[in-house]
Amino acid sequence: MNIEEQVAYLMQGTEYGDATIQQTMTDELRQRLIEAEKEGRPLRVYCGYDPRKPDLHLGHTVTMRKLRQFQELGHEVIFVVGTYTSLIGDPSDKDVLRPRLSPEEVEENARTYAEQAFRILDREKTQVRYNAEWLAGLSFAQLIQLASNFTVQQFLTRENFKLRWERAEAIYLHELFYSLMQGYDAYYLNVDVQVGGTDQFFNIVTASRKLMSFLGRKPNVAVILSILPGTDGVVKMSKSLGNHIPISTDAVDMYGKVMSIPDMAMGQYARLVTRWTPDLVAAFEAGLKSGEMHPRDAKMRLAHEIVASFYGEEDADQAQEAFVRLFQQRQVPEEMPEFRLQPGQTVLDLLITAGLVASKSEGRRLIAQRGVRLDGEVLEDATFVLTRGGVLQVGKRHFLRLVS
RNA sequence: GGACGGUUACCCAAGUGGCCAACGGGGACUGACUGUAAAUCAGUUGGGCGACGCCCUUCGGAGGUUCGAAUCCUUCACCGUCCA
Repeated sequence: MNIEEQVAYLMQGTEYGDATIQQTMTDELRQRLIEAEKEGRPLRVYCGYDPRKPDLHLGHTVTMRKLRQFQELGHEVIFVVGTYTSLIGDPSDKDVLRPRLSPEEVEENARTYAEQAFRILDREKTQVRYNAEWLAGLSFAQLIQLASNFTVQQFLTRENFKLRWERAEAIYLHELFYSLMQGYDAYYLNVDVQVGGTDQFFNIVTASRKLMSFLGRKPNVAVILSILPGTDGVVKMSKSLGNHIPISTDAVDMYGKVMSIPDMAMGQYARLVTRWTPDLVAAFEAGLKSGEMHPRDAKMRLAHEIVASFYGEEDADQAQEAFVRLFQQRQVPEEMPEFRLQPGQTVLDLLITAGLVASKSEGRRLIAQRGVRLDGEVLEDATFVLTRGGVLQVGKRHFLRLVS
């Protein structure tokens, strides 16, 4: 790729909410790439992660995908685990009282976190650093010095603080320091580029850049990525909202979950969680817009690509076949878990013991809603005692092969 | 230290003595339809049952008032705003 193509590739999926900043950052990135090439050195790129949440979903991988792109272009990636910040506590989770993590727990979480991240990142080309390494040693005097670069007004004009201020909601003092710490990370690591989601806009664009300039460094280029919507297509993907696609699931499930996003969200997914280059993404979106490509086929391509990026081509092919078989041809899947029938067991008991429902009430509801079938036949009676084997279907996508 | 306000089901959020297992929205689930687990429409969303009705447990914790409380009182915990 030439420089221009690289710039387009690396800026893909970014969102600054302001055309001027977008332009500035694009220009700065181009400038850096040119410099780096001249000096024959790679760019230093970093993104920080909070090691609290142990299982990742697609939304978490957006920044990792971006880091991966930098790696592909030969740049140096630093994966920073926020060990220090997590010891202090995450201010955004203030409604939930979380136990403080011990250093051992943090280290354990950090390890599993990084392990999952390597499903996207190139292990060989990734430096993992823990920010306690440099933040723990800062003195109070240094902190005051850093803080003296900022005014309260700067923080209060930041949108989320502003909103909270107007609503008379709490704004904690230490939340303000969060930005400073992050800025110090960037300074200490001497990075050229910092990657983050739009929620990190202030931390990266305002705080880090200002702090770096103050400390005599060239401010880092901010690569700010859009937030990935969840399977509902609107709200950001999050486990607690139940609209997430975990990366620890299997290929078939991941494929299906991607297929369940609304058509509207396809563009975002294409830009944020695929390995596609800008021209591929552009072609994809153009095809959709013109109606040349069937939305269903487009989504299938998308799902295939996303699954392939985690599980490889072969598994993606299989997941796709399973999907077509089940939803387009309305046939039962080839593979399904087996379950041995117990004598005298009713459908309801079966659902419970097989773990398909959490309670009997839930099972009854499902049956009343005509959501349980045996060999294609709707079971209407919860107390029906099963005597023969067959294929039990629960809802649209849960199957069980019953053997007696 | 003081004054005032808050704590409701997965999330947000109503409800200020009975009609509340608790409005509404989001999410999730089921069905119909389809172009896919899209869109749209309809239904479900504490648990239990010999079940279109009944029982049990829920509205921060613990007590209390009352025939009866998520709703009133006391107290504890946590959170917030303001004044010192």
